[in-house]
Amino acid sequence: MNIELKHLRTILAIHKTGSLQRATEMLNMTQSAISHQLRYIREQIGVELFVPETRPLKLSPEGLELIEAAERILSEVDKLKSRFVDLRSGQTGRMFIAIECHACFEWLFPVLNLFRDHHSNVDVDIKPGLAFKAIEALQNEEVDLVISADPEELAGIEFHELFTYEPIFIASRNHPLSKRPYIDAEDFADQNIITYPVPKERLDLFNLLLLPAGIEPLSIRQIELTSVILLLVSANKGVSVLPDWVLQSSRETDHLTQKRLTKKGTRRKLYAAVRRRDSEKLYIKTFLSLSKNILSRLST
Amino acid sequence: MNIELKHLRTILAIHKTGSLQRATEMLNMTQSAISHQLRYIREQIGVELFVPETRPLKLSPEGLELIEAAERILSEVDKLKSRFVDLRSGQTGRMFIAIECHACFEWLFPVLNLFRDHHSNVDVDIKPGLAFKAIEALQNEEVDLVISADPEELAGIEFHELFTYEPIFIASRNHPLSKRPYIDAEDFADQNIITYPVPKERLDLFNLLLLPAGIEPLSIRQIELTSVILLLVSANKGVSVLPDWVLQSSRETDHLTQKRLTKKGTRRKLYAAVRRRDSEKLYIKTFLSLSKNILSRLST
DNA sequence: CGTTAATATGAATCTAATTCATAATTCACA
DNA sequence: TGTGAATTATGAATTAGATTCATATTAACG
Repeated sequence: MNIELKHLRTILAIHKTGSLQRATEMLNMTQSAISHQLRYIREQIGVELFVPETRPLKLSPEGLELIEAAERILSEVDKLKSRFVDLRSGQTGRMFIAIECHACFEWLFPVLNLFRDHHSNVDVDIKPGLAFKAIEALQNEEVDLVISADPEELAGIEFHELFTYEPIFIASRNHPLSKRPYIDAEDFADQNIITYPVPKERLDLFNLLLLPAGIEPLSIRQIELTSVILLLVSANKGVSVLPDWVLQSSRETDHLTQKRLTKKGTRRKLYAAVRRRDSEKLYIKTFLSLSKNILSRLST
Repeated sequence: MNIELKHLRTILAIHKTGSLQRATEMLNMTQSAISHQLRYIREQIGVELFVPETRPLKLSPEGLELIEAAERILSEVDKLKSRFVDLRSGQTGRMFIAIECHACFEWLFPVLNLFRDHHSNVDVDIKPGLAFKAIEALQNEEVDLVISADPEELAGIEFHELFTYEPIFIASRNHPLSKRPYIDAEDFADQNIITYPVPKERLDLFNLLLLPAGIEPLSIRQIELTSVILLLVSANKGVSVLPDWVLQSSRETDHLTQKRLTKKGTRRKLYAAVRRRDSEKLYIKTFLSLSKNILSRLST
């Protein structure tokens, strides 16, 4: 027995209009086509659906059952369709985020709070634990957006620039280096450094300064929470380097000095990577635009 | 956007087998056909369903949603199909009964009680109030079975003989006619007759005797319930003619005499009319066979 | 009854699905 | 990182099946 949605629609149209003739308008087919289809359906299900030789057409009890089921099924299918229309247009969808940059939580949460106002029916989540394989996870569709500082050329992946920031050296007010106008790579050789718990290559300080200069600090201590890092630096347990926006938005910077790295200062850019296919989605665009503006919002 | 069940089945097969190649077995199509279909589906819904370039094929989040919906929809369709398989084979269905013969309740209820043991999922009902138009209602499918004593030749309708019965004259023990060996048409000329509330033509007494002989009784009193008729006859308020099975199965016949109509007695047959299309249905056959045997059950 | 409107049917046509043959990819394993 | 095996994609040819056209048949209504 082979039934297709097309057939359910035909039956429904015949029933609603009460005749094959009038059903032609609803279905945009000739009366003949409808008649042929009706015969086919009758053969398939092997049960008379309409009381024969009555006009206007009347449903048999079996036909009535079919209609009821058809309405249920078709409405389910319509729901499915409009769901996909929404998905396609970016009214709704999934936005799982991976962040390679640990400090980014500081601005990401505010962004997501704003985001939720625009797209409450987008399923947002932050996927931790795949910091290194983030871009791979993006290609796999395990994740839909990656915050990264290292854009690559990859098929099907687009990197969108979000904003530029400056990694800033921080130390306690009474730390020896607090007298300097700026900090250079060599200055770290005898320092205890406090950082996020990620590999060196993914820390701005090492990336920009220490690795190129071939300098190893005295020690490295890894701390998860930004506020704890600030606390330890204030207590002179070590020095650190954090993005400027962290320091701007934090209320725990009173006992700290902030210095540039190198005389001219250093710059880095943050990017959001998405699959090219997703980049036209409304909610992705919203996220990008909110992210680009978040720093000005944070500093006020 | 045009989606057919076929497409849902294809997607499901691809997902379940993990590759187009293996889906060929499930769908009995070539890999090429499946590939073409998959492309068509992608075009229709405009959303990537599988993560490209992965093997075994992995669903995208949107694909997962589609699969879930597809499973719901297809299982609904399967339910519908097996429902119709049942309907066709007569495992289930509707049996609305119209009775032209008023006394028939007496044997019909016991039949239906037995019937229910065999076919608990057949929707049984007795439709009153269309006594005269019963056969018409059968053609209209308002009703599925008619109990009738007057078979006709009608397209699409079959009359099945159930049993033969004898209309019997009853009167009070001390009624003058109780001395007679049998009763003739003329005997009714000065009698008060008690009958069911139906037109004369549909009463055995008139049909068989009085109308052919052109005899009018003194009066006719119409009573709904068989037991009330028996009561009134016992109380000598009039005489009546009832089918023999009514008298056999009744416990209220003590004060009555029973006489044949005419010397040789009269005979009538009862029929069950069904639409030819329905006559192969299991539950219809069960009903007919139970009805044919009900009289022997009642008399024991 | 005859007239009108609706449905059914058969053959012709046209559309779209499937297959065939083959190219392009991807995978696994050396 | 090639290389062969397996898988998927693609284009053209074929086939199946759906739709139309023309017309016969059947009901509906005065």
